Amino acid sequence: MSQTARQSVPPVSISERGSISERAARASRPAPSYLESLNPEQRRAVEAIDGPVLVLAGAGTGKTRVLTTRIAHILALGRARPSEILAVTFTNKAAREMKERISAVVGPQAEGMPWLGTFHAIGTRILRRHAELVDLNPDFTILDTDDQIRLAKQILAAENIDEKRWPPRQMLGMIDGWKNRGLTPEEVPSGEGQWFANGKGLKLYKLYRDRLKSLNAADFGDLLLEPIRLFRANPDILASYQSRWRYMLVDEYQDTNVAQYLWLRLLAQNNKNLCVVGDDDQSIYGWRGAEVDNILRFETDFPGAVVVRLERNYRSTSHILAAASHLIAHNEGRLGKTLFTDLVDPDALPLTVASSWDSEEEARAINGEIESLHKKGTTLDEMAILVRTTAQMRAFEDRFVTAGTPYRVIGGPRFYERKEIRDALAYFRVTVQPSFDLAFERIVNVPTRGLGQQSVRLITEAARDREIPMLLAASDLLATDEIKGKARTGLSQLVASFARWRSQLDTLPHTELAEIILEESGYTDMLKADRSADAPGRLENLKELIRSMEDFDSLPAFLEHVSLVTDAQGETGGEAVTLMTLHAAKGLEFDVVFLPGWEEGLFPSMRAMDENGQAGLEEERRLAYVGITRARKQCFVWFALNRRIHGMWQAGAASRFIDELPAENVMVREEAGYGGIGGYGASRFDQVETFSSSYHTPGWERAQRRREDVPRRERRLPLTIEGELVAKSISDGPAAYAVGDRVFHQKFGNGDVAQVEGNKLTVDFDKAGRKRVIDSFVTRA
DNA sequence: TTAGGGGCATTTTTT
DNA sequence: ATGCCCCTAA
Repeated sequence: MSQTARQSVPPVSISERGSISERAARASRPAPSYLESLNPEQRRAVEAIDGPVLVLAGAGTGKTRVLTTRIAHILALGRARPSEILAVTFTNKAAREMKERISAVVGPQAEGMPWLGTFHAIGTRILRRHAELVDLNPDFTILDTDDQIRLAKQILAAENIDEKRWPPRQMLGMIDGWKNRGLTPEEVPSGEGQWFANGKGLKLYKLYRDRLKSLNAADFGDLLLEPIRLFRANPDILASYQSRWRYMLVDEYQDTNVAQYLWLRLLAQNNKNLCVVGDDDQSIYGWRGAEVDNILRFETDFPGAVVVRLERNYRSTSHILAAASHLIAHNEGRLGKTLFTDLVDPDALPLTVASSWDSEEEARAINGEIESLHKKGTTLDEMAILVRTTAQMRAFEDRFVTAGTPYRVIGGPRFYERKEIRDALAYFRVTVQPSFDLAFERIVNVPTRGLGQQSVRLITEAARDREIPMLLAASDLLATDEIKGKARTGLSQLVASFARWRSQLDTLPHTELAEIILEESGYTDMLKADRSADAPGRLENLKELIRSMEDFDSLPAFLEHVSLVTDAQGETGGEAVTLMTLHAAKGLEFDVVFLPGWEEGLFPSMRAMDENGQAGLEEERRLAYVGITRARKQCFVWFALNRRIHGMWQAGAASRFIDELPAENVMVREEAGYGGIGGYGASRFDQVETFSSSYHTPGWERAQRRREDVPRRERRLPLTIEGELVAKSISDGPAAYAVGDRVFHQKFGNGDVAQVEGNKLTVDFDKAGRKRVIDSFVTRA
C-alpha cells in the first residue's frame, strides 16, 4: 500500500528550480557547513526555497532540523530578513525550541524573528494591530476556558435554557467547532444552526460573539477566525502581509484545522513560498478540529509543489521502528511511509510487553524498572513515562514519592489554571483594565466580603442598564443607599482598593504591587486562615506566580503572556524522570520510554471510539505510534488487569494495540511482578533503594503537598483493597480466620468475617459495610 | 448572607 | 475520588 502511495508522488528535483545563473553559481560555491551534515532528502527539503514544498517527515527523520536549517539557509542566502519569515508552530514549546536551534546556526539574528510562534500568538499580534477592523480595542483580553464557561452560563441563563440538559461546555464545543472551521455566524450551514437547545445553536453563537465584543475579548477560536475575516474584508491589509512574509514555514501541518488552512492559503496566494512539514501518521488533534485532509490535499491546493519524503530514521533501533510501523499499518487512510534505519545494532532490544495486577502495581513495577536501568547507567533525564490521560499520572507520582525517585511532570493540571492563580490574575486584570467584568465578577466576593447573589445582581443590572463596566456601576451604587450593611462596607473597600492599586501601577514595581494587591484584598489572609490541606500549597503557588512575574517589565506585559502560554514549563531542576501525556510528548525523544495503561477503553479510549468510530480508533492508533517512536533504545508497553475508574475498581482487558505489535520485535515479560522478587505481596513492602538527592524538585514538592492531603495515619496503612479483589497475599499457611470471627481493620474498624477464600476475606464491617480485604490487613478484635 | 453537608455527574487529549 | 451545585441551618 505504501508502494502505490509512493509512486503517486512525482519526484521533483530542486535542480529544476532557480535561474540558470543561480544554478551555475551554486555548483561552484562550496556548500555552507550547515548543509553538509544533511542527508540528500533533507538537503533537498532545505534547498527547495521557492514555491510550495511539502515535507513528509516520519518520526525521527530530522524534521525540526530541516525546518531550522531551512530558515538558516534563507537567512544566509540573504533571501529574506528575519522579520520577513513567517514560521508557525503548534505549541509554544516548539516555537521556543526552534528559536534556540536557529540561533545556534545563524547566531543572534534569530532573536529578530518576530513572526516565529504559534498560530494563536501570531493571530493575536495581527489582531492587536488591526483591532478596530474586527470590532475590538487593541488591548482586548483573551479569554480562557474558565471565562468562557462563565460567559456561556450567563447566556444560557438569560435564554432560559436548562444548563443541566444543555451543558455550557457543549455549547462552547459547538461554537469552537464552527470557529475551527472558519465559520462566522453568518456562514454556519443552516442545518447546523439548529443544533443545541432545540434549534437555538446559531442564536447562541451570535449572542456569545456579541458578548465577547462588548467585553472587548476574544477566545482562542477568534485568534484564528478573526484574522481570516480581517484579511477577507480588507484586501489591502492582506496584500501587505502577503508581501511582508516572503517565506512561510509551517510545522506539524497535519494538525492544522480548516481555519488555519484558510489563513495560510490566503497568505500564500501571492508568492506561494510556503513550506509545510508534517506526518499524517502523527495527526493526533482531530478532536480539536485538525484536518489530516489538509496534508493529504496539499499537492492539489498548491500545484507544482515539491514533495520530499524523509524516511530515514536517526532515532530508534530497528526493533522500535518495526514495531511502530507494523502497528500503524493497521490504519487505512494514510499516505504511507516506510521508515528505515541504517543503524544495525545487534544488541538492540525488542519492545517489552508486560502486565501488572492493577495500576498501583504497574507504577511500582515501572519505578522498579527505572531504578534498575538507572543503576546500569541510563540517566533519569533519558527516561519518560507517557500516559494517555492525566488521571493516570497520580499513581506514578505517588510511587515516585514513596520510592524517592525524582520526577517532573509536563502538562497535567496547568499552573495557570489553578483556582488561586486565576483569582490572583483576575485581581491584576481588573487593576490594569477596570472594565473587564468577567474578572471583576470572579473576585467580587473572593474572599467573602458580604456580597451575596443579591448584591452582585444589583451591580450586574446597574451595569447592564447603563452600559457601563461593573466596577463603575458598583461605585455609583455606593452613592445610593441600595446596598446596605456588610455588603456596603465590603464593596466600598474593594472599590477603593482598586482605585488605589490602579494609581500605584506606574509608581510601584509590578511585582511589589502584585504582592500588595494579594495582601490588601485579603486573599492571602483567606488562604492562611484556611485549615484545609492544600492551602499552604496554594500560597506557595502564589509566591511562584509573583516570582515568574519578574521576567516581565510590567503587569500588562505579564498578563498578555499568561493568556497565551498555558504550559508552566520552567521546571528544570536536577536529573529527573519525565511524566507526561502522549499528546505532550510529540516532538520529544528519550532513550527509554514507558507506555503504561494499554487497556481497552483507556487506550484506545472508549470515548474516542464512541464519538468518532473508526476515525477515532485510527487517531488513537496514531497516538500509540507517536508513543513508540519517542523511544530511541528501549520501549516498555504495560497494561494493568484492574484499574480504578471514577473510584470504582474495574477489570480491564489488554489493548487491541498490543496484539497489533509484531511478535518478532516484542518480548513478553511473563513473570509476575517486578524483577521476580516474588508476587505482589512481597514487593509491596520492600523498601526500595531510594535516590538521595532529589527533595528539591518541583515535582517532589508538588507530590509532597498532595500527600499531605491524606491524614497521616491513613497514609501509613497498607493498601486496602475494595470491590474487585486485586491482590494475592504472600501468606501461604492455613487460613487464619474463619467465618464469624470478629476482626479489626485500621481503616474500616471492627467487623465480622462473612466469607473466607484462602487469604481473602469478606468482612461485614460495622461502619463501612461489606468489604473484601486481605487477611494480613486485619487483626483479631 | 454564609457555611457546610449531601447529592450528583464526571474526565481524553491543548492553543 | 473529586468537584460542583443546591439546599438547609444559623
